[in-house]
Amino acid sequence: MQNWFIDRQAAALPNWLEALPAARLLARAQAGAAIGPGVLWFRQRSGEAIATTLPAGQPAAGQHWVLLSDEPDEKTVLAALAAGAAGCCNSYAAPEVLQQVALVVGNGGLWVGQSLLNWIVGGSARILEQQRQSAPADDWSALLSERESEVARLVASAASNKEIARQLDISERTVKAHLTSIFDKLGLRDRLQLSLRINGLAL
Amino acid sequence: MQNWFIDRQAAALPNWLEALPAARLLARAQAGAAIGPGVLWFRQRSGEAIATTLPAGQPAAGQHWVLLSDEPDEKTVLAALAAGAAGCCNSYAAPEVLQQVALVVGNGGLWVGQSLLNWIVGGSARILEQQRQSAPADDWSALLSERESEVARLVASAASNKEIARQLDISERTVKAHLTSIFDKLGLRDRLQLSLRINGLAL
DNA sequence: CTCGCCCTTGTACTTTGGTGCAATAGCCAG
DNA sequence: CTGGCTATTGCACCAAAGTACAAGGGCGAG
Repeated sequence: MQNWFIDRQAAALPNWLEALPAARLLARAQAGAAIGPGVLWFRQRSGEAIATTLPAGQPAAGQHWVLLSDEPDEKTVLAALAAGAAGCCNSYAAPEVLQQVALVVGNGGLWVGQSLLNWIVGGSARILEQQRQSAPADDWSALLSERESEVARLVASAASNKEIARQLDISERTVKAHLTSIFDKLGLRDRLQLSLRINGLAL
Repeated sequence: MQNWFIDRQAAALPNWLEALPAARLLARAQAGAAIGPGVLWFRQRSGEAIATTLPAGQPAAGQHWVLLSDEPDEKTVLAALAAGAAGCCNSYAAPEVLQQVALVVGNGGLWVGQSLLNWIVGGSARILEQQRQSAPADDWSALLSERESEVARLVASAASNKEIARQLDISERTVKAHLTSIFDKLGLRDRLQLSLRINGLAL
């Protein structure tokens, strides 16, 4: 598996060469045509944008991209993945780490730091949770009558009793009656708690 | 790198043995004590939950978990990652694929399908977008003073004036003063609108 | 038919929310 | 130092929210 380091100025760090002595070094300008299959390591110096570091498009068949970032963080890694990279690690990582990354990525795997993994999984889990929560958001509507649900939805969007009354063409007193019933059924204190409940935000 | 297949009934599929002839096979009941470092492949049969397939907790040091799912989908893979697995692939994957997965995971990489990668990256991009959108949720905090922001946050979580006063150790009148100022600065009518604004729900 | 639930409304009352006016005090910049 | 912003509070007042008690009519299950 051939490795290619691609840097703005075709400069290699010592740990790179120690890890992968057979790798070739290219300046960003020369990259493009001459590169065959293998792992392409792109160095992102401080302050450089992903867009200038990584080529446009996606890796060619047989190619795998890795971002070598001087200052990696979650957003950088995600952007790199989105841009087609199969991983991201610190430019100054130990040679052993680089060798492992080369092995993993070269075989089609992903390499991301543990913290990012947690972040992704946590974030995705959060998305799933939100989806799960908005499903039993029918929780409340199941407990309420048709009319009560209408009132509840209006309250949740910050309508006043007067406005609700006008909109449903009933008296303000009736709106209050519905609300009292709603609070009772859902165990809530006031319209603000109701709003949070309806909008899927735990109390 | 030792490989272990762990199935409910200690049954192996032919492609597993072809890919990793040196692997050992265990029934789920026997798993636990006898397993050393290496890659642990857990087979998830149709209808089985992740929780029953994968052990509780996280992998021991030197161990890497892979979920072999009969019917993998995005949610399954995410759940597996959240449960400590380093990857997930189809139970019936070709032997070459399994070998690659073993290599990647055994070296600390992640193995997820391309579709899931897109999903994660897309989802995370969505998260970032949400954060960016709620960054102009700094919109409100930028306009408010420190104290006002505290009050706003408390209101947004459905606290009453009395509760806020107690919590911030100021008089209820002061809370009201802050609120009036907040409404004025943000162009809002009442605490319910404030709550929606703070919680990132458009009016 | 009776019981329970829903929808409706009225009067009256308490509580909470929100504003106006005013005052004291600290901090910081011009 | 003076003006502006922030934080604090009091008193008074009005408006909105919420509750208690009561009562009418409709509708479906037993």
